[in-house]
Amino acid sequence: MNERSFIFDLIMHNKYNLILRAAEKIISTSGIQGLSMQQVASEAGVAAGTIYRYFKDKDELILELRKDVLSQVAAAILQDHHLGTLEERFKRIWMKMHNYGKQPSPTNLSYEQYANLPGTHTDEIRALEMKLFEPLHSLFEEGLAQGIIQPLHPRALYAIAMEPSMAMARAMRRGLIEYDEKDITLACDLCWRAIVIPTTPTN
Amino acid sequence: MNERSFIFDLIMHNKYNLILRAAEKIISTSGIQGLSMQQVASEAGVAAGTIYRYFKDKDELILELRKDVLSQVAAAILQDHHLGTLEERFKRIWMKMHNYGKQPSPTNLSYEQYANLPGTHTDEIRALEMKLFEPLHSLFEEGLAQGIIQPLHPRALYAIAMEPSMAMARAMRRGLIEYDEKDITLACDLCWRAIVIPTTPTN
Amino acid sequence: MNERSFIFDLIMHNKYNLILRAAEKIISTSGIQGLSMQQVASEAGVAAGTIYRYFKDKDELILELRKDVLSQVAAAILQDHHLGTLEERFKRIWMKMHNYGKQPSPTNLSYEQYANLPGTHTDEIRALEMKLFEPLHSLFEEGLAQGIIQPLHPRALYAIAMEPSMAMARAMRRGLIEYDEKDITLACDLCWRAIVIPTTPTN
Amino acid sequence: MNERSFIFDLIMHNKYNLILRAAEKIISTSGIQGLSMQQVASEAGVAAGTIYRYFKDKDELILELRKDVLSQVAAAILQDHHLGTLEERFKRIWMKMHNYGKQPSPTNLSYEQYANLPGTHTDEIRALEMKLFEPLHSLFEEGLAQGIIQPLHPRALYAIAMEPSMAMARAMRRGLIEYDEKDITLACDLCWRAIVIPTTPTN
DNA sequence: GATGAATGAGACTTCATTCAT
DNA sequence: GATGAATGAAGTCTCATTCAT
Repeated sequence: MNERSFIFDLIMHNKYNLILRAAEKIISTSGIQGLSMQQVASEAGVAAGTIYRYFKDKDELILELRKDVLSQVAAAILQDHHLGTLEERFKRIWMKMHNYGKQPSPTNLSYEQYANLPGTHTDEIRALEMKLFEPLHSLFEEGLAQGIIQPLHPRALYAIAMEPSMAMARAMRRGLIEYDEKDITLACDLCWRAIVIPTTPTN
Repeated sequence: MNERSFIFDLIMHNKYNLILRAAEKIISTSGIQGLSMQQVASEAGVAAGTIYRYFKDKDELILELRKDVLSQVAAAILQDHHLGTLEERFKRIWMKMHNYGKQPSPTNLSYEQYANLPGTHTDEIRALEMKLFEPLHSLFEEGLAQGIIQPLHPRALYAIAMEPSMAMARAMRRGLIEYDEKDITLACDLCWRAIVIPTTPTN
Repeated sequence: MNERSFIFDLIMHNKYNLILRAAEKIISTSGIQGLSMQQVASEAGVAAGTIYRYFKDKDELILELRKDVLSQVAAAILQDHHLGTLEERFKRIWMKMHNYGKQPSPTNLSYEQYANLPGTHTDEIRALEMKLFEPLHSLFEEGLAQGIIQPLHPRALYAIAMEPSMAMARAMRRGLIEYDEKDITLACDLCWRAIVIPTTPTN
Repeated sequence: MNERSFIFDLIMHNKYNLILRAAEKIISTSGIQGLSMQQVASEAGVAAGTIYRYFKDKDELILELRKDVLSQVAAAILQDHHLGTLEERFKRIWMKMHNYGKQPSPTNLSYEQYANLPGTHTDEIRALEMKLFEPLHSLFEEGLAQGIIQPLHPRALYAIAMEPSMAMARAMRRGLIEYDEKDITLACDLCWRAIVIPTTPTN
């Protein structure tokens, strides 16, 4: 943190982030369709032309926001991901993902906008996703190596054990249902048990 | 009702459907943002003004398409939903959902566009969803009544046991992964066991 | 009135008039800008295409309506115009014009729409106006011939003595003011005296 | 405030006015129905989108133009309205109104378009009208207070004594008639005498 | 004659982007 | 670097008119 990077941060990066946060807020409110550059400008408190100093065009702004949001989500979910046993690590991530997904924060709301947009699953995004969620991937790999996890590709394991966390969070956020603490704990546990190879003979 | 009026009827009804199918195709290709009325018109082979004979405005077109697509998906997934034991019924739906979700058909691709759009979860859509997927709801309710399913709200059971089916299908469709028959069967079985109360005491 | 003209009237002319009355009503409500052919059709209870059997195009419909309305207004105002002395005749027309102009009837309201439209003061309209309001013209001519009316062109006399009648009616209709019987009578009398040459020497 | 910023200001303000003048010109030529935003833009020498920087939409443009035109007309008519006796003041206004109304200027021609449009007599316009033409109102009020004007509401006095001025101007402008100086002077005098209470007993 | 579905030109308006200041 | 006025292409929607039935 020398003086140059401090000023750089303050002046240059500040404006860059101001714009990103403004875009995020608008997307979370009006959806990606409702994002206009003038709106972003006024929300960010800069002139419309200024945006083009930091982003080539609207597509780039959206792409950069997407990467930014992805990083935030990953950081929030994977915080302390390495502490404890495999089960503890899994459940911590599951719960953090759930708690994060419940919030109607701009970041979270804008995150979901990208999910099913066509033509947005570029290699760049995929590579970033891969990198950011590597700890989750490792978690499954470790379990597989230890022979305690069902023999499936990590992506399948993710689908089976993690998607429910987000799906339930979404339903709560949208007011479709109210879960209490106990329900969530049970759901989390069921998800874990779903991918774990039973130690005692069952069925 | 002579044959002529029958054909007329078909053509008539076709125009409404022609427009719906054209919109569906465009959405599946360029996304909802990329949907312009001119495009729909030319894809459907009608004049722009003609669309407005069948739909009040763009919003109504999208709403009607959404309802139409939802109905198609429900019909495809819930076909023969009532045959067999609870487990057979569950697994049939799971597999149909998976197989449907894998296809890059316009209907399926446009279906996913709606999921996370803000301001589109109207009461009307929710009511229709409720009605269309009632068999799935019943399935869980029956299981709960028989005491063989984990004591959770059907929506949570859906999240835990069904969302993985779609998530895996999505990943395959997007070329992120290739599952073989065996993987899918295992995943399906794990999902079923995840929500079933084990009969013999385990861990 | 033979049977042919009766049927002709009933079938052919009825539809013609139906359309005219529908257009009149719409114009009186939404103004000339708000007149669409589909609206006229549905108000008249005929198909859009039918209008084109009776009128070449929209312009002709408006022109014919204008002529029709002009005739109605003239007929209403000039009823019994020939009875009584010059003063009685003048005052009767003045009062009828005033009373007619006060009404918010479709005919009256649509009449006023035409007044200041550019490009609508064609020779045809002028000739019709001339013909319809000829009795009013004659009234002034007679007065001039008798030497009891100020030596001005009838059109000037009309402007001075008759326009106030319409202007006051308009103001009442628009709710700008409420006149009582006495005010109107006085105004009518002042208008008459304005164009009459005083018999006794005044200032 | 150097000269440069002064010129800038002029140009700036000019753009708003440029658009207003362009709209005025088109309305005077093709009528309010013939007013398209594209036309206004090209007449004003700006891009279509530019209009929307100055006016929210077409309605606002028309409303602002209307207010602008009303102000111009009032200013032209009421210039020096306070000089001289009551009669001189009245006759000056009458003549100015007449002379103004005769001109086929864009302002004057567009002014008349508004008169009988439905739904355009909003409170805002009425209040402005009231304010702008207050001197005329005062003129009548003074006459009434002095007991030399017929006991009628100022609006009625306006209708009787002023409308003829405009009506005659309109007829001249439209080429319906040619008045000479003498006719106009007589008409003006007759209008004045029409609302004045005769000092010597007549008929 | 009558219908009304279909057409497509053209209206209004938005908005990504540029550029002179 | 920053501004924001200006641009103009492109979008949504209306409506006069036609024509097969």
